Amino acid sequence: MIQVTAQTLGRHIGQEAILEGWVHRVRAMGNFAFLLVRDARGVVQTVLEDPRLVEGLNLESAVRVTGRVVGEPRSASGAELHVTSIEVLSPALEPPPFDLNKKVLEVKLDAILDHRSLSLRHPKERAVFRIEGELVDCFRSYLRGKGFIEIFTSKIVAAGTEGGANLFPIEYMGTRAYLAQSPQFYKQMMIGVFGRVFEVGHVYRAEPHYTSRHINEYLSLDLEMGFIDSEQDVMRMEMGFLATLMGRLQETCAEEIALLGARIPAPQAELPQITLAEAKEVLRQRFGKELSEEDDLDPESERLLCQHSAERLGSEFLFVTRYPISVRPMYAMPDREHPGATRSFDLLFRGMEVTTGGQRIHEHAMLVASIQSRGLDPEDFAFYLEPFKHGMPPHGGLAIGTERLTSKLLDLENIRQAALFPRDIKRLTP
RNA sequence: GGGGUCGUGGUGUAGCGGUUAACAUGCUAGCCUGUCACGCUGGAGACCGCGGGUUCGAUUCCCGUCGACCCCGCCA
Repeated sequence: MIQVTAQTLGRHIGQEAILEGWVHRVRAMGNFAFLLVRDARGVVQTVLEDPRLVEGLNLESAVRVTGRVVGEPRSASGAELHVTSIEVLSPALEPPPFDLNKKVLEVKLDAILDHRSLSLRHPKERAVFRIEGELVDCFRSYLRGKGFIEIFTSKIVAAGTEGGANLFPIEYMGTRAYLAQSPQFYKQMMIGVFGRVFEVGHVYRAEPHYTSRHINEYLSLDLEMGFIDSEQDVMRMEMGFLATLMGRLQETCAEEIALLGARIPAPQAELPQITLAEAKEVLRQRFGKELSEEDDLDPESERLLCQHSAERLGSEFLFVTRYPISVRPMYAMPDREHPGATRSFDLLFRGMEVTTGGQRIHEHAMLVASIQSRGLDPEDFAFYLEPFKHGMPPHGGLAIGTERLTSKLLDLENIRQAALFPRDIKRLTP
């Protein structure tokens, strides 16, 4: 007796098989019945000659079904399981709060999130996370292939990386600590050890956002690389990753992509880039939108620039570079050739900022001066500054917002749909 | 933090100053031998978010409150 899944069923025609999963739907036809069993990745149609086998069988019960795999042209998948016995491993005690076996889960986001463990059973809901998992796995494998070491830094920290009040304070052994808003300092410090590092981990922002693109805990894909010539090296690394990712998703997640109707961009070796000043010129000339010199891009501008990029520059991605010192954190490397600017960039995708990165300051004296220029005390950053006195190479890095990238890739309306159990201003459970 | 829209059976919606509060789906009883959004005939299920006000009468109008979603500020 072999074990089959929705994926492997068609390869076992003529064999006796076991199928395990959940009761997705029952269609009783009179003298026989169809039982649709959903497993980890698909739905299998099984046929029961004796409809009494499904009596008392509730939707979502966990079952083990035994039978013979039969090639069947009348079945949409070409193969089905002719059942001889059904074992209920764990019965559903009550109906699910919404219809999990409809093509689309027509439920408000709030109810979807309130019953997250059940809404995720819907094929379209869970497809998001298979793709997101693949995305993260690709990030890891791509960077390992480029000589990066995966690190795991503490999420309990003594102070923030960028000052500010957007930190979650926590009680720590009688003193005050915070949840990390970024692994920034640690990944930079590890440049002096490994040269190239990356981290996949949650970060925490205590900002009281109330938008469709912010959550207070998100998965940050961070990388930091040493011995670079400029921020362009970091951008090239991201381009390489994204090109690899797009190709790989098409290979490994074709079913999920089709199910969601997602448009995955074609892999591109090179992505367009414009400076912030050029971006503002585009907004002015093409869209009649005026932004002052010190303004950062607002959400509408990000959408317009992405429209511009898709229509005129041949990509749904767009790097925006050369942000002014005033809007970047103290560790951002000033651009000597363009006074007042930093060697930094954002990556926009389908109207949203999905990455921030840049070259960092690696000279101790410059870093101390930068800290002081922000009214901060270098003494408070002693642990961070130490390696900078001991041969810190030129380096840079970036951070990708996983849920943002996923939600844009899949055209999700709200970032929460790309978070398994999202944490926002109001939601702490489930 | 500011602005907007919205709270009606489990879910998703309709509706109206006086209704047996409607429809779909789900649940349930029964019928049906190839469905794949199966179909058909019945049944149960809603004090219309909560509090107050206007009114002979409020689910409907007004105020407050709580909650949700969207936009903005800021960010990934």
